[in-house]
Amino acid sequence: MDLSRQAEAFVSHFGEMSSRWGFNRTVGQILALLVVRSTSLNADEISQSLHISRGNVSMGLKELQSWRLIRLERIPGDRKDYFTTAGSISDMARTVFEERRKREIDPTLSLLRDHLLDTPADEEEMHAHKQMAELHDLLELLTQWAGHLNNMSPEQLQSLMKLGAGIGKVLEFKDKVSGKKKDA
Amino acid sequence: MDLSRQAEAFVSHFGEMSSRWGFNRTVGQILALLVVRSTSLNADEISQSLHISRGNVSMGLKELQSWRLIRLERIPGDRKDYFTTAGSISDMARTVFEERRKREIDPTLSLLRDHLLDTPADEEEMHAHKQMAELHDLLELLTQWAGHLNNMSPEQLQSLMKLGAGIGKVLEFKDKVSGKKKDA
DNA sequence: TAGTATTTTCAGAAATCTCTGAAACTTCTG
DNA sequence: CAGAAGTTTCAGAGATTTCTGAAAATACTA
Repeated sequence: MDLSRQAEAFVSHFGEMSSRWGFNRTVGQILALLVVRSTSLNADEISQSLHISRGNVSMGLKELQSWRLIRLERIPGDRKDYFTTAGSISDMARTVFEERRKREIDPTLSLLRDHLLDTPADEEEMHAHKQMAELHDLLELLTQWAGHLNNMSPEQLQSLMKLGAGIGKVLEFKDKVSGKKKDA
Repeated sequence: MDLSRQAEAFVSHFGEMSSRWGFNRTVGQILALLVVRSTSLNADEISQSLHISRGNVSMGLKELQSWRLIRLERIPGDRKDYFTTAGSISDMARTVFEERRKREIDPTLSLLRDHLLDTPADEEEMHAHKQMAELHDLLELLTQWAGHLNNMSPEQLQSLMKLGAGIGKVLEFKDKVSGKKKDA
C-alpha cells in the first residue's frame, strides 16, 4: 500500500501544482495517485495513502468524475467502489484541455459576443469595442483550432508535432499548390 | 473617468475569470481596465475606477509587470507613473501562454526528468515509471510545439488556423511527397 | 538640502477556500 | 425487513489568499 519514494514525490508535486491546473490540492493528489498506481483503489485506500479524511476523498472523487478523468469500477463480491484513471495520459490530457476550455474560454466568449452586438457611442467606446472584437476573434480561433486538434488521430497529431518549425514550409507549399489548383 | 456599462461588465467579468487564468481578481480587473481604456492610466485613476485600495493597485501593477503584460509610461511634466497594455491583444495572448507554460509545465517537466533517471525496482514502480515517461514526453512535445507557434508570424498562424480540419489532408500529402523524395 | 509628491511595503483584517468528522443517506445481504 | 457496509453531505474549524491603509521608502522640485 505504501508508495515508493518516487511515487510519493510525484503525488506531492501534483498536489502543489494542482491549484495552477484548476483543482485543489487533494484532488490533484488523488489523480496523481491513481495515475501512478497500477491497480484501482477504493476510497479508504486513497484516504490512508494520502492521509486525508474519508469525506474529503469522497468530494475529490466526485470532482474528478465531473472532469471525466477517473472511472468507477466494481469488483464482484466486493461492495466498495474502486477507481482508476479514465484512459491513457494523452486521453486525460485531451479531456483536461477540453474541460478547461469550457471553463476558462467559453464564458468569456459568450460575454464578448453579447457586447459586440451593441454599437459604440463615442471614441472611447469605439476603442473598447475594437479590443473586445479582437479578443473575441482570437478566442474563437483558438477554440476552433482546439476542436480540430481534438478530432485528430494520435498518429496525425504525432506527425504534426514532429513537423514542428517545418510547418511554415509546408504551409507555403500548400498555399502555392492549392493556389494553382483551384484558387482556394 | 467613469466606464461605460459595457466596459464595466467586461472588467468585472475579467475579475471573476481571473482566478482561472492564474491571477487574482484585482489583477484581472486592472488588466481588463487597461485593455478597454484607450489612454494610459495612473495608479490613482485605477484605484478610483475599480474601488480598490492604492496599495492593492501598486501590488497588482507589479504583478502585471512581472507577467510583461503592461508597460510604464511617463508623461513629461507629470510626476505620476502611467500604465498601458504592452502590445496588442494577440501579443498579450502569446505572453500569457508562454508565462503560463513556465509556471504550469516547466516545473513538472523537470521533476519528471529527474525521476526518469532512476530504474524501477519492481512491477509497481515499472508502471509508475511508464506513466511518468508518457507524461514527460507529452509535456515536452507540447512545450516544443508551443515554442514553434510562438515563433511563427501572425500570417503563418492565421494560415494554419484557417486550415483547420484540413490539416490532416496536408499532412498526408506531405508524408507522401517526402516519403517518395527521401524516405524520411 | 528641505519639503512635497508618489510609490512601495507589510502587519493585520477580511474574505475565500479547503478539510474534517460525525450524522444522514444509500445499497446490499441474509 | 433489520442490520451491516459503504458513501455522501455539510456545518464549522483551519488554512490560505487577498485586501486595506498607514508608515516607510523613493523620486522629484525649488
